[in-house]
Parts: sequence; structure tokens; C-alpha cells
Amino acid sequence: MSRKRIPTIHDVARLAGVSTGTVSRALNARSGVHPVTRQRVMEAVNQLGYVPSVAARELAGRIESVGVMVTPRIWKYSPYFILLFEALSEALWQEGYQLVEVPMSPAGEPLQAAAGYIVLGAHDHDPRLERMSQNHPNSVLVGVHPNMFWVAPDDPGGAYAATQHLLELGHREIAHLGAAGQVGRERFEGYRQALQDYGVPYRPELVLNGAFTILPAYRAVRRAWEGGLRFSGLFAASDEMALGAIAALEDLGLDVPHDVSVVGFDDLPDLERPLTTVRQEIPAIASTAVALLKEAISRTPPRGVRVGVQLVVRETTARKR
Amino acid sequence: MSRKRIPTIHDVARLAGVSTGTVSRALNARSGVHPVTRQRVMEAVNQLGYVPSVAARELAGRIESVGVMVTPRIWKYSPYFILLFEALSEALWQEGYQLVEVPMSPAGEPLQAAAGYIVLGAHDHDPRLERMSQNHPNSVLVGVHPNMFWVAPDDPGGAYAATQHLLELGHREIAHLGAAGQVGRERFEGYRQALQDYGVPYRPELVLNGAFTILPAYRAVRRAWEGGLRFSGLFAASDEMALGAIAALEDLGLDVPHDVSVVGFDDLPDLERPLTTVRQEIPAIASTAVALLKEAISRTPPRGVRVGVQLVVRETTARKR
DNA sequence: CGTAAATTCGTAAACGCTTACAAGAATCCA
DNA sequence: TGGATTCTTGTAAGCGTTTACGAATTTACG
Repeated sequence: MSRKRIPTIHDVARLAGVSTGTVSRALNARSGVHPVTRQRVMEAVNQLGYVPSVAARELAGRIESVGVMVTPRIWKYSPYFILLFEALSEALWQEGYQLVEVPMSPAGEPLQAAAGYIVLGAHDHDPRLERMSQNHPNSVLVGVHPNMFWVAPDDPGGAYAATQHLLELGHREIAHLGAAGQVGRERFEGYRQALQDYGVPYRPELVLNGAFTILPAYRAVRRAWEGGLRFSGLFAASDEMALGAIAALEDLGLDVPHDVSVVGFDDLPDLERPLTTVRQEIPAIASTAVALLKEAISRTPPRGVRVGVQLVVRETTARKR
Repeated sequence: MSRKRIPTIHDVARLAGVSTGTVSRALNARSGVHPVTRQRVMEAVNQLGYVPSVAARELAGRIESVGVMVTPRIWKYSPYFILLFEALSEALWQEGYQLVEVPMSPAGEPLQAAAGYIVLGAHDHDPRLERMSQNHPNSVLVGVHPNMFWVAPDDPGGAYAATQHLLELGHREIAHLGAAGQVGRERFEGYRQALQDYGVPYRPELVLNGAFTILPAYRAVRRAWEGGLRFSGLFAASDEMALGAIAALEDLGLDVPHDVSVVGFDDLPDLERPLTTVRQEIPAIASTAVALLKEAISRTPPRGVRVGVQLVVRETTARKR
């Protein structure tokens, strides 16, 4: 049961009748190889099913690997983070990096060496972040931290835009379905600021608490409404929460958007409803992270970047009746 | 802002006053190097903060990397898959493999070469699986497929045990909260078989439909109960569904487990309730996948393995009143 | 048609590590 | 003490790729 040898660049070269250098150029460089030759090489590649060895590429200095450290428990917020993970993989690949998932020791040290690190999902004041920022200047946090490189979406701005949208539609009783943590706070701030700028008094009882996930949102909204709370607009701190809210409202016999307009946050793909929401450009966050990573690797002083965010109006909001 | 050179085995050798071969042996081999020499090498390693280059090791044939391909949309079932991902990373590392996340082309081809592949989360009859099974005999599916290597938990067995547990507690009206797809079907089969073996007639109206996730489960249970359906036991096809069901029942003023006993499936960690459930040994699934991968790499004919599953009785089931 | 410039391609070194091989040093036993 | 063993170590080839360099070929142009 002998193992089939994996084809290498030499096999391709032999089959195409060229040298390995040429194969490499045909594969990587935009120019410097005759179209006809390139064609022959590509055919050989397809015929053999050749795929370049990442290890060899890395050794030759063509790519480097960067470690992505994922905090455990991250799966509680999962759809968002998984999308981010995929986007990072893609963005790194584009820039000639390879994504390696590296475990983080309890003390906060990466368990594998890499050219740089990207940290996902650490808590607000996780001591491991201090550790990373001290010992690993070549790392980037997706989140906010004063003395690291960081990227984060413009949460306050997005929340502001969402609330503003509801206000512009004529709504005055606007509830907010919020969550704890730094992100939750920032989104709440945007909501509050928008109300203030439009001269609508802030009413604490209109702020409900969810947890970024769907069922707590459903229950909070249903309970609040059954308890007599009324509003014609709702800004939810995540799409999942928005879906929960909509389900609750509909189960109560209300119509979205005609009785209540709902705005979400994130713009997750493939949702069951076309949500009016604030889109996070996950690919943009990923590519910003990679750009910062390059700075971090060259030991530039750390800085943070807010990635813009965009209101997408779909079918869950309407003008107030 | 020059980047600090990463120390190599040569630097270590120079500092320790030995050859690179000796350093390598000191690091890898149990024997064949004088204790005193080894000591000197280790000191040099620590002093320089040397970490072996994974790429070079791989090129030299010491370790191999295996690609894990994650189907998009996987995040819909996410907690389970993220845990699995982490477990795989761990299990591979143990066996001297490195986990690399490799993107899958739309056609179903891995975009990076690796010693082997593990495929996660592809749909039942995904054409890309056919493709993989044809072109990449060195791959393992977590799931079930006739002509690939595959691992899967013992879904029918687990479902049987869950239902049996409810029957043994004296319940006779046992509902099933199910989901679509192969996994959903297999869990349903276990439920049905158990009823039959205990002489309890199968009543189709007791089978509710969720979608593996929490909110649809909540709504299905709530609606069914409000519609007059009654049962004293419920077997849910996933823990998330069980949580949704419990929330619904409690919102209806019922007590779990005294009015209704609920059993889940998966045994996710850190749930808000101590669920009676069927535990999937995720680490076992991961290590089985790795074991099969080794077979696959050596081109053994494909086979599938069911990993055992275990009923864990906690606080959501009770004897029928 | 002839020369200069541009394009294309082959050669070989380098990346960091492992390991087969051989040489040298230490140990053993008669 | 001397030869045979056994340990320890250095040497160098090889893993699959990229890329600087220079040779060979093609193109451009007067």
C-alpha cells in the first residue's frame, strides 16, 4: 500500500519540459515568462494536480506564518467570530501569510513561534492581553486596547446611524436591546448620543438586556411588551438579537416593520429575514488587521484603527404610522 | 526599524560549541547524545529563546501538516464545530502533525497541499465530497460518507439511550424535537426504535421540528404546548434545542423536570442549566479522526467509525409523577 | 541586415532542519 | 596493553521552493 508521491515542482518542470525556476515564475510572477510556456506549465500543473508545498515556500521566504490565537469561550459569540476567522485566513493568504491556529497558554503565551500574532475574542481586561502587549509587540488585537495594535469596527458610529435612521423615520419611542461588555457599552453610547442630538429624552426603561444571542433577546422583548412597555422602533445590538426581537413581536401578533421597526447590527449573511442593519465589513476588518500586523512585525509603535460601518436599509424598518 | 533575526539551529550550535546535527539530536532524540553536551545545548536554547522552525521541520520530513477544510455556513451549527476544531488541533499536534486551515475551492479542491485533509461540516450530499473522495483518498470526513474515511458519533445509539432513560423514568408521552439532515434523521431513528422496543406506540404529532438551534426550538415547543399537545418527556436533538424547549416550558409556567423531563444531545460545556444529555466525546472524535487520517495517508481502503456516546443524567429529568 | 535592447529561461545557491554515514573517543574484557 | 565494542559527534546531502545572475533568444530599429 505504497503512498503516492506528492508531485513537486520538479515533476511539473519535467512534464512541461522547462526548468523549475520557470515553473516557479509561471506560478508566482506576473511577467517574465512567455505566455505559451506559462500555458504549458499550467497544463502540467493541472494534469499532475500539483499544489505548492507551503513549508517549502515558507522556508524559501515567500510566505510567513502568523498565529491566530482564539480565546476559549469565543463560541458563545460565534457566527461573527467564525466569519472573522475565515476572512482573516483569506486576507493573510493574500498577503503571503499562512494562518496557523496557535493555542494560548493559560499565562497568555503563544505555544508556537510565528512571524506575528492576531488575537481574537479576549475579554475586556484580560490579563493575558497585558502579557501579549509586553512580550509580543508583533501582535494585533481585534478589539480595543491602549498599548497594542488593534482594529475594531466603529461601534458607536454604527449605533448612532441605526438610531438616527429610526429617528428620521419619525419614531420617538425607540427601545434598545443591549448587551454587556465593551462592545455593548459602545453601541449603547451611540444610541444615547443620537437620541440626545435629536432632542428625544432618554428613558432608561426602554433599554432591555439581552446577551448578543437570540433567545435572551426574544424573552426580554416578549416579557417587556407583555409587561406593557411600548415602542415603535427598536435598535438591537446584534443581528441575532434583532431576529429574536422580531420573532417575539410576531409571536405577539405584531407586524414588523409596520407596528415596530427593528434595526440590527453586524449584517450576518443568510439570515431568514432581510434585516435593516449596520453592516460590519468583516473583510475590511480582517485586511486592516493584516495591514497592522505588517506594521507590528516591523516594530512600529502601536496604533488602533476603527473600521467604518454602514447602514443597510432593508425590510424591517418603516416610517412611523 | 530592523527586525530582530530569529535564532536558528546554527546560532544555537555556535553558542553551545557543537554542530547543528548534535543540536538537532539533543532536541529530538532520546539518546545518542552525551548528557553534558545536551545540557550545554539546552542552555544555549534558553539563552537565545530558540524555537524550531515548523516549516523547516516539515520540509525535512519530521512533521507533516494536515489541512482542515471547513465548509462555509458551518457557523450555523457552531458551538459544536468550534469545539471540534480545537480538539482536532490538539489531537493532531500530539501526533506530530500541524493543523493548517485550508480553504476549499468552490469546486471542492483544497487550495493548499497537505499530507492529509480533514473535512468538517459539509452537507449530506455535497458534490464537493464526491470530489474529495475521488481525488483525495488521504482525507477524512467528520460525518458519514460511503466511500471515504469517516468518523461520526453514535447518533442512533445516543438517541436510543436518551429515550430509554425517559422510558425507564416512567414517561409514556415522549415528544421529540428533531431537525433535518442526516444527523437529525439518525437521532430520530434512535428515538423511534426505543419507543418500539418498549412497546410505546409512536405518535407522529409528538415529533416537533426545530433546526438544531435554540429559538426555533423554543417556538416549536411553546406553540405545540399552547396548541394543546401534552407530553411529560422530551428528547431534543441537541443541547441548544433542549435549552430552547426548557425556556419555552418555563415561560409557560411549567417546571422542568417535574412537569416535563428534558434530555438533550451533545453535552456542550458551560450551559446555563445542568442538562441531562447525551455526551459526545469530542476529543475522542478528534483523535479517531486523526487515527483514520493516518490510515488514509497510507492508502488503506476507507472505513468509517462510530464513536461511542454516553448518557449523562443531570437535573432536567425526573421520574414521572 | 546588423547591432542594441528587451525578453525569456536555465543554473545554482539559499532557506532551517533531520538523519545516514563515517570518524573519533571512550569503554570493556581478556 | 591491545583489540573489539559501544558512544558520541561532525559532515554533508536532501527536503521543495524562490530568486539573483547570466546566457540565450527574440524583438526593435536604423
